Amino acid sequence: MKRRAGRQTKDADIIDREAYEPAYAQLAAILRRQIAEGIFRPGDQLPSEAQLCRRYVVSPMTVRRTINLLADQGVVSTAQGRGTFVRALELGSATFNLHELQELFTDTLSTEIKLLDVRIVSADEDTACKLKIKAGKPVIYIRRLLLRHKQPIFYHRGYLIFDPIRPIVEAEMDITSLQGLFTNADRTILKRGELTVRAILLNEEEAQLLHAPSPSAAFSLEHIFYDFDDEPISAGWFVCRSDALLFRTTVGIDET
Amino acid sequence: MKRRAGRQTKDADIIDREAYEPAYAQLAAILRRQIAEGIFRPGDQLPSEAQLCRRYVVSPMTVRRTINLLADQGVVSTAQGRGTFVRALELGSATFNLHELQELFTDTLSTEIKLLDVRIVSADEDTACKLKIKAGKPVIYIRRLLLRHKQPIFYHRGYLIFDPIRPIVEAEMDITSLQGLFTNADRTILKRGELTVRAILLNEEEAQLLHAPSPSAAFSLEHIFYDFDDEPISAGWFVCRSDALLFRTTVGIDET
DNA sequence: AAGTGGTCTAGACCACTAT
DNA sequence: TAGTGGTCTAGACCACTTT
Repeated sequence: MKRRAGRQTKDADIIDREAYEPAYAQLAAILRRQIAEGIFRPGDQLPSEAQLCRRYVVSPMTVRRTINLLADQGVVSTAQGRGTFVRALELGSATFNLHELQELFTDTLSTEIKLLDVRIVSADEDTACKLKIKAGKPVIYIRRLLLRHKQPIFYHRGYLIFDPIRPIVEAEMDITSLQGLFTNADRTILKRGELTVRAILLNEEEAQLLHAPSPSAAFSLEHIFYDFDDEPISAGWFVCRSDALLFRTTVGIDET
Repeated sequence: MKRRAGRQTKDADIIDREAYEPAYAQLAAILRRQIAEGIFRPGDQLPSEAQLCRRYVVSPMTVRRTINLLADQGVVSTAQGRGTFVRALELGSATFNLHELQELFTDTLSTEIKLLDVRIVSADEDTACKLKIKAGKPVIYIRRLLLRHKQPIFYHRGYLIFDPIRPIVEAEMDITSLQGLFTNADRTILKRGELTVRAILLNEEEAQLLHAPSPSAAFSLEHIFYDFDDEPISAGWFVCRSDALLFRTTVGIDET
């Protein structure tokens, strides 16, 4: 409201204290834009923190927070005693996430999960190793298919520790358990998981289940989950049609 | 040195002001460990910031920074007016990066790049669209092969804007340009890039170049790079043998 | 010695949520 | 109203780099 005041420099380069957006975020946006516009180029040194304090009339802590933010985002890098510098675009710092995959599960209207198989089997070498048990010991074997708009997207094959004391089969069998992995249901059991993404060829069984031609490529998302005693609880694979999943990201200064 | 003092609680739960590690990081490590040990479980509320200040004898700003750190890492979530809570493991928040891929390029001893082809061609529909030019216009077409220990790993196919004024062919042709994309050489030209990872089937040509059986699966890393005027500069694909690249990450509380 | 980033304090005020 | 997280200040001190 009472905007439109102060020094007659570029208006956008002033921090609005009445704004909803906090000062450190506004300053970060200003510096980002200046970098995006080429005012500061990769390798250039940014104004020192003291200068930024004076220029934008904020305290050192606020500037510090802005710089930390930009450094976290990979936009700048700092060197104690030397200064803060604009980083060049770096492919290696690109990151991908599984949020799109998560959306598959949260959209319960168009998504359904078909249970193909649950039974107790003897652990083979591979699973025994992953679950830290002896080969041949009983484990729970689950096979599930995830459909979206009646079309198969995902095939999930998993092995669970067989614990007669606390059978988690019921809990793991239905949709909820899969959804729970992606949303934050109150599963207080799992502490951490190890994930591995590979590009694989579908085998005959998988191709048939996913209604995919053979041969065809797919993503394999292998997972091992551990409880709070660091004991493995489950291990398995999500196999996803390659036309149903891709990973997208941007790297560098993204002002879009 | 002069450690070993103060209140006789658990020694590890005291912040060491002489330590190299800053206070906010020490406090973060303490809380992480308590969560990992199950003292605080997913869904539990952490002590309030004021309580943490008193308990660990640090200022509010320091506690704040610790909580921000843990929130960034996905360990806790905060709700203004309610409190700070331990987050349950969530698959969707998992992130993968390309650092392993970057290492392929930085290790110049065992890595070499073979130039297969450079020539000027007419842009097809797809590339013209990506490079925002008219179809049929001349573009530079480059094909390269990356070898590690004499074994083919990567196949790179790329299209570059043809600019008679500033021919970047020489710069883009050799190893350096590829390395530069992954390390931070001083390429002040590129502002941002869009990346897409897919699982694909190798075609005959690719399989042959990569010494891979046919059919076989592979990762395709599509990229489009833009300059500081937001004009596309290059577009292309890295095609990588599936046995030479995988993405690994952990999710949840990782205390290893 | 001067300038830089990095950490930390001891308060203040605000916005939000619960009771 | 009391308690919570969220922001911000105006300094202080330290470690490091450059000149």
